[in-house]
Amino acid sequence: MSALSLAPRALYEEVAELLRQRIFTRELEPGSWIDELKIAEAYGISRTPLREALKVLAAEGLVTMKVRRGAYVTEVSERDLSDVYHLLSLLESDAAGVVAQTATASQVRELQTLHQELELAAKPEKPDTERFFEINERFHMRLLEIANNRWRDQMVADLRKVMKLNRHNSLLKSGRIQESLDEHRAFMVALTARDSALCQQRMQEHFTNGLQAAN
Amino acid sequence: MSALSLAPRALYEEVAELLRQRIFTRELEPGSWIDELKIAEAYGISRTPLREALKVLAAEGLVTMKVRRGAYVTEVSERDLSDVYHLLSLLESDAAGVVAQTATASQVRELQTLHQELELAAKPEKPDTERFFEINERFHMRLLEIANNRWRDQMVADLRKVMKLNRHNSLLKSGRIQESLDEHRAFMVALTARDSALCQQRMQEHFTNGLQAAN
DNA sequence: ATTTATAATTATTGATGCAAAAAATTCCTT
DNA sequence: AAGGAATTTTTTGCATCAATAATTATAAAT
Repeated sequence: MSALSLAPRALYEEVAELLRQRIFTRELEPGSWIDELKIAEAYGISRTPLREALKVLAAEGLVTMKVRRGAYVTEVSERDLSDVYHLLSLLESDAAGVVAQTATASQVRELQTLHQELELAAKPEKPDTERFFEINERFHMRLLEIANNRWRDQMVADLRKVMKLNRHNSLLKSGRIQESLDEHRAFMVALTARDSALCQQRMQEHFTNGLQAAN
Repeated sequence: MSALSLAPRALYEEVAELLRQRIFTRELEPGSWIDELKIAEAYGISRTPLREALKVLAAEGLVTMKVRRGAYVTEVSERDLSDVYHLLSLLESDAAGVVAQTATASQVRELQTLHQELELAAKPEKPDTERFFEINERFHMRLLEIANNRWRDQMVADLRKVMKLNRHNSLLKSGRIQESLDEHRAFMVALTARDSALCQQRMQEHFTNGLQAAN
């Protein structure tokens, strides 16, 4: 993500991040019990920072605490997944609308540049799927940053973490690159025209199509 | 809140709730440092469950943890407040739209009953402001329940807690009861007609008006 | 007199230990 | 042999203790 952080994180934060990774890689399976003693021993730490890390993950929705029964990796049903996706769509579409209204000219240019890179990575003669995914991610991140609402950013980040609990987690299927690019183009047209409602609608469609492709 | 809970909560949960109350009553002021030692002593508990409670509150956004400097009550700027309100509006409006599409007939009747009580409490000859506030709260809660998305419920709950950090926190001003009631009526018309887009729009207006009244 | 460095005090962070509660296993009774 | 009760084991939850980092105050030097 970013370069070296000058602010050293607390141990419980480090542990939380390690656990997140193990959860996302399904090394810790959804529904399974998290053995505090075993993990503390494996990481060579005490249970105190580990328990604090688990509280953080519980707030993010990645683990579920049961009274007197410890922590379990959250199981997400198809229903949960659809609910979370609905909210992601809602939040990012709204962000798109906000950006159309409030972005500076240079911010719009930034998004246009990213879109150009997207076009390049998706060239039919030599498509670079890996790169397309990466730029696409950057585009959505940058859009949220420009929308400039830290509370929304936090919520989107948490919701994305929950999405990652699922095996079929990618918001973008590799078979859908051309369609996705088309939708991006349509969005950029609306953004260049500074049409907020249309931006919102186009982003909404982009998400809706993504969901249908996931089935 | 509720009567005795059959599921005994862990101490850190109890402490988190106590701290929430002290924060909402501004006994703990925004920006102020939270003295772990003092509070642990005052509550007659050790610092371990207290620190776990603080992690929970940090995840809710009520307190901010600074590395090696402990916990501070979150300061919300006017900007934050407006951002959070924007999201609450977005989420509840969307919920309203969902309800119009998915609610059962009996659920719609439930909301109609609540609305009738709202009309009663707002009778111009003898308005019961206290009761109006209470029913209004119940109405919005029930709407969210019917929309039936636990992830949204969690987000709305957290956002409302952040709103309560502010002095002028009420989402409903006492001078706006008649206007509020009118907006509720308009919403009920749209709901009865099962017009999802209109429901969404009406709820959005309801919130927008509420924000303008807050200035 | 002002600034810098060092020391001391204060507070957070992490580890260890203990008690209570729940789960599992074993033993006894029918 | 099967079911239930009691005991044992496992694990959470809370408290106490130790160590690390930061801030403040004091003293010395320029």
